[in-house]
Amino acid sequence: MFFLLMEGKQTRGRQKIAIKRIGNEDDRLITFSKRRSGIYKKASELVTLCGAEVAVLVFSPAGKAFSFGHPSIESVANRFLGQNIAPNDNTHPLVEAHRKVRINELNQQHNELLVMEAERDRWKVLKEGTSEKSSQGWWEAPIDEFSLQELKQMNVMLEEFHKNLHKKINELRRNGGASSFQAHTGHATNIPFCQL
Amino acid sequence: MFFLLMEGKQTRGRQKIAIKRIGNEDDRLITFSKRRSGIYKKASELVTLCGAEVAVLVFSPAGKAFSFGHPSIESVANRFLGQNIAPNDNTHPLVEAHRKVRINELNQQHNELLVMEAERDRWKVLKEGTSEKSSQGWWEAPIDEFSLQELKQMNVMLEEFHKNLHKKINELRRNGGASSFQAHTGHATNIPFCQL
DNA sequence: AAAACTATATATAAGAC
DNA sequence: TGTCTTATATATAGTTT
Repeated sequence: MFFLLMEGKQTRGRQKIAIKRIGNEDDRLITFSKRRSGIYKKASELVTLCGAEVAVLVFSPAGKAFSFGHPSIESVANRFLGQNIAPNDNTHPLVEAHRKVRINELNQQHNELLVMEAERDRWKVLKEGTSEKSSQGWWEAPIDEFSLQELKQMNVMLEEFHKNLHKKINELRRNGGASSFQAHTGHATNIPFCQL
Repeated sequence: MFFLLMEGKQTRGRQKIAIKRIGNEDDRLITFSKRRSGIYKKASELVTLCGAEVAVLVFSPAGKAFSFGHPSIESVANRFLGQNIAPNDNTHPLVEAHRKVRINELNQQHNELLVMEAERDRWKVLKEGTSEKSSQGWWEAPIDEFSLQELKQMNVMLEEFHKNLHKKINELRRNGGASSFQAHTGHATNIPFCQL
C-alpha cells in the first residue's frame, strides 16, 4: 500500500479515470479485457431483457478479434449488412459462405457451451427462488429444475459434448474452413480457433 | 408514490430487476433505449481507452436496426466477416501470405488514418463553433492540445499519406489478384489467427 | 496472467416533467 | 418520444493473492 493516509481502508476502491488512451500497456490490456467482458454482459442483458438481437465485434489494437452475438454474430451481421448493402450484390463475401456457415454454427454451439459451462456453477448457487420458465435466451435455461444429481450428469454430458465439438471443428479446419471466435463466458476461457 | 414507507426519500432509486424478458411493453422499450445507449457509451470508451475497434449491431424486437461503430460499422464488420471466410483457393501459400502481411500493414495504417481523419474533422467542426450538446461521447476530442496551425499541417500530411496508401494498395491489388480493397480489408487482418 | 477483493465511479429503474 | 432526478444496483480501477 503506497498511501498511508488511508486509515482503516484496505484499498482506494475504484478510481476515476479520464476517457483517453491509457498510456501504460499493462493497464490498457487489463482494462481492455475487463471492459470487453462488461460490454458482453450488457449486450446479453439487452438480449434477454428486451428480446433484441445484438452483435458486438471487437478488434484489439493488436488485431485480435473478439465477438459476442445472439442469436449469432453471423446472423446479426448479415442481417445488418444485408439491409445496408446492395441486396443483390453477389460479389459480397456472403456468397462463398457455405462452409463458413457450418463452422460458425459449430462455433456458436461452442460459444453457447462455454457460456453454459460458465453459468453452470452459478446455477447451483441460484437454486434459491424465482421459478421462471421464460426460456428466451440460450443462457436462460430452466435453472430451478435441476437437482444436484442432474447437474452432475449434465456436467459429464457437457464435457463429452465439448470434446466432440472440438473434434468436429478440428476436422473442418483441416478441410480448409476457418473461423475464429471467442465466447463470453465470464470466466475468460479463451479457445480461439486457428485458421490453416 | 405507492409506498408510504419511504420516509424522507423522494424515490426508491434504482430497483433490482431480474435479467429476464420485461413483460410490460412500455418499460421494455424504455429499457431498450436506455441500455442501448449505455452499450454505445461503453463501446466508445473501449475505443478511446484501449485503441480498439468496435462495432455494435442491435436489432429491436420490431426489427429496427441500430448500430455503433468505430472507425465505422462497415470497416469493422467487413474486417470480421472477411476474417472468418476461408480463402481456401489460394495460389501459393507463401506468396499469398506475404502479400497478406503487406496488405495487413497498410490496412492497419489505413484504419489509423480513418480514426485520425474522423477526429480531425470533429476538431474542425468544434473549432468552427458549433459546440452544442457535444459535451459527451468519445468524439469529445482534446481540442485544446492542437493549435489551428497544427491542425492544418496535420490535414495536409494526412491527405498526402492517404493518397500514397491508396496507390500502394492498388499496386498490390494489380499484382496480387482479384479482391477489392474492401475485401482485402477484411481478409488482411487475421495475422494473430493463422500465424503466417 | 488470472482471479479475488474493496471502495468508489458509473449506469440505470422508477418516477416526474 | 426525450430529459431530468434520486437512490440504488452494478461495473470496474487499483491492488493483492
